[in-house]
Amino acid sequence: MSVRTRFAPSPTGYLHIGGARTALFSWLYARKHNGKFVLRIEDTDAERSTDESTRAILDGMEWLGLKHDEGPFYQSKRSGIYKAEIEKLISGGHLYRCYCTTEELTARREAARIKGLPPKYDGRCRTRTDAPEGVPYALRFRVPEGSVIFKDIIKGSIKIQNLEIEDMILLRSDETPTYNFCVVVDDATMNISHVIRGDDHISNTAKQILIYNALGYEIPVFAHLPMILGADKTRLSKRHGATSVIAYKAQGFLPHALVNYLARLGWSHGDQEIFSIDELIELFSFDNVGVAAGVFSPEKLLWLNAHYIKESTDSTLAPLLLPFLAELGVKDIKADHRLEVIVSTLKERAKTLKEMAQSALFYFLSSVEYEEKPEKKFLTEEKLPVFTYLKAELEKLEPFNVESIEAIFTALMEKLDLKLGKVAQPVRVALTGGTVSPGIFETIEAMGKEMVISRLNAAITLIENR
RNA sequence: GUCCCCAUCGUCUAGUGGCCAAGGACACCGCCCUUUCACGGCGGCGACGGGGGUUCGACUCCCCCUGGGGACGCCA
Repeated sequence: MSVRTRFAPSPTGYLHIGGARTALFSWLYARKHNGKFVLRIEDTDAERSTDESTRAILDGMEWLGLKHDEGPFYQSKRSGIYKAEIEKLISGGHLYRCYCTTEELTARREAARIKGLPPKYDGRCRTRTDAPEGVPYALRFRVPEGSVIFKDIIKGSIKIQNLEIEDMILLRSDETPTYNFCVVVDDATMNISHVIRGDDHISNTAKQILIYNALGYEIPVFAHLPMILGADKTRLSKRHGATSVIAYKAQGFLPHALVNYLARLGWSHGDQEIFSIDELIELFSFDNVGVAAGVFSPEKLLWLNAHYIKESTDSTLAPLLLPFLAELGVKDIKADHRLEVIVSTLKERAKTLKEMAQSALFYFLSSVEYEEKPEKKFLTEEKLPVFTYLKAELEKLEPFNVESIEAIFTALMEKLDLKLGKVAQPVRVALTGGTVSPGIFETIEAMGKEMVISRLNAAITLIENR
């Protein structure tokens, strides 16, 4: 049997972390077994589904590199198929008309809950034989006696008594089909071999198996992934910070970092932490997927992101940094030949691209903005000789690189009998405005002769006019 | 409330009855490197929820308790 997996989000919001991991595992499994990965948009709820959400989900998937082989299929465009299957169920005697209104149902459910009774449908229309004219009705599934037992490749065998399952509505009174029914019809007709989803769907799986049976479909393999929780161990939600995949992109994360993180949240391969995409495909197996829910750790994601930034080449990083610089007001610098060198000075110390842009800002400002304390401490009259010497020497320096710059400093230190620490820090302040930057020689090289000279001049002028 | 799932360091996890006085990673704390900040290196802190079994032997198997999570819609 060929492997066919699917990711079936409902377009009622962005692609979130949990959905992304489900998509990732489904994608990995399909890739690993040379199967197909199908994307299906579950938009049967016309009220809540939006095109923007669909777009956002597609964008998120693309950014993560999770390409689908088939689709996207839209449930809203498959009503003909659902209709035919509903007819089959009707003739098989599996459905009955329910004339209860939403209001009545909600009220009864509440009442049951208060009394401590199971808040499920009481089945009052089950045996109804009349057919009132002009009264809207929904079609409910007649749950048979017995129990559902299914094997989950992650959790093992799961058994649920049919008594626990209510007669669910498959066709609304407006004649649109509902989720549990559509999923079954779609997974069956799309020949999905492995249904991979969050374990919050386990109770749905029992309902769906009943429908599979009623329709005579073959039952697929189920894999219910454990939930992803927030730091407080409750289901991950907005309260826990960013949950949208695209928000991570906006914060300067690399897709590979997020993929690697998500893969290791719930799955493992011995002690290995770093995985290339190809390794993930090669090594992925449900045998190594954990059964317990896991807490999402932004710190570890950050660590992985820093790792992948360090691993990236300057030329791949440079263009990725542009939008983050633009956000800080630095625009039209595509042609700045210094960009890659600048990236090389920063990538050892940035955890995100956003942070890197922030640290790179001083390279692009037309004039330095000194921080108050460093300015007072380091831009002093006593340091004037250092600045004037460097200005004179660097101005005529050729080639202008780390080695030649270091040589100038060595000579300066000898001449003035100063240690590097006494020289580097004042220069750093003069050039960057602050006390934190990459190595001073690297910084000077990356900044470029022109800007270095003008900033030394600015410092000299400032001191002399004080 | 009912049903389902789950339970190793703060967190992600390795561990599939003896290899475990429980290993790795993130975080945290030291030290080293060092022109600042980082990176890096070295070291430290730190866990099998409790109780019963089974067994020559349980982190590993079974049961109970406790604790957590999830599901109970004409949402998906």
